[in-house]
Amino acid sequence: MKVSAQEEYGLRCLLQLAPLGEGEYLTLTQIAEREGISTANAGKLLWILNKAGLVSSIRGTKGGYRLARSAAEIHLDEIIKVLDEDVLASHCNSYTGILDACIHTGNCGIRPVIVGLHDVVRRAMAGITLAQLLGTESNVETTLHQINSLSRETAHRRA
Amino acid sequence: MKVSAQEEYGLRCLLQLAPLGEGEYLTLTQIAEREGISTANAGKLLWILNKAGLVSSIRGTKGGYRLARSAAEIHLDEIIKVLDEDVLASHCNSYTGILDACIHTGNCGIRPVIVGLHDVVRRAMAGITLAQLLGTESNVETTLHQINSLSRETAHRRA
DNA sequence: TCTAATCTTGACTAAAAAGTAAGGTATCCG
DNA sequence: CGGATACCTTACTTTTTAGTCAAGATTAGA
Repeated sequence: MKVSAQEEYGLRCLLQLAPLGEGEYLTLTQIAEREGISTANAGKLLWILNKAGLVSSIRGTKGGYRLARSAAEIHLDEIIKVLDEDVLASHCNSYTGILDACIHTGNCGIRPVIVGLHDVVRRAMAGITLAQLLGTESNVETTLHQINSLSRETAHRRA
Repeated sequence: MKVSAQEEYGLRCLLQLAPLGEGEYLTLTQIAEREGISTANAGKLLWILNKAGLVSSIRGTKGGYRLARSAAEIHLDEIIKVLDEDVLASHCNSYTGILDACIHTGNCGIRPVIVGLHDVVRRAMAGITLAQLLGTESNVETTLHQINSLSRETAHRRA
């Protein structure tokens, strides 16, 4: 399993916009430089995020990008879905409902694994917001604990 | 996030070998036909699994492949690691220790997310064996419940 | 209005993953 | 021994993903 480059850098761009105050904007150049990617590449990512309603933009001099909503209202699962097919996709997208494309339809040995993992990942991501990712460096342990707790709570609720 | 084709079909191949009895073998042709992939493709996957010690093979007439160990002793996390880089890889492999390749070293906003997700996925996979995936169709719910339970138990143990 | 700064968009190029082809090697069996 | 079967290995082709380029459109301010 792999986190795609688009998911990773899209998330990084959002993370740069998250701490901005009211009326503040970052330009493509600023965002790209901080992440070490080209402005062309950053532009493509931000356009995807813009189209999906996660960021808003202003053109022209003094223009730039900002979050379309509060960082506390943007959850990780939504971000990942916007930047890629789903929080967890497979070659044989059994769980999306597109069953026709799969020759194993009706007797697929790995379907339960993929459905299960998809659920675990989705629930973990749904419990994390952009705002929670803001701190620096030392919050690795905090976030990890948070993801694990979330996983536990949701499992309890289902039981 | 995506499950690669190699991971998916490699797992499917193992799942075919899992129910074989002592001294039984499946040939490349048999495996490939059941999965709807070419023998060349199946051969590549089985070679990877063989090299990693998950399956063993016999050449010549009456030859074929079988599991190198009992299906109950092969866990999902090991399978996925063999078929791909890790249970969860990212463009910026912060969690693998290869920190130099990342310009965000020391101040990486998304590192906690990736480390956390990596842990959630690894624990879920470590709790599933090939033997548990053997049944057909109707065990989707069983496996899903199993993954969730595992997630819960492990979280408790850590707390 | 003119100009510089900035986002927008589609087409192009490069890199990685997936899949294919072909010749090599080992084993069985007559 | 010799042919048939089946795995082993490397190199190649195709497809997908990632990244780049360049021309267009919009806004602020002089």
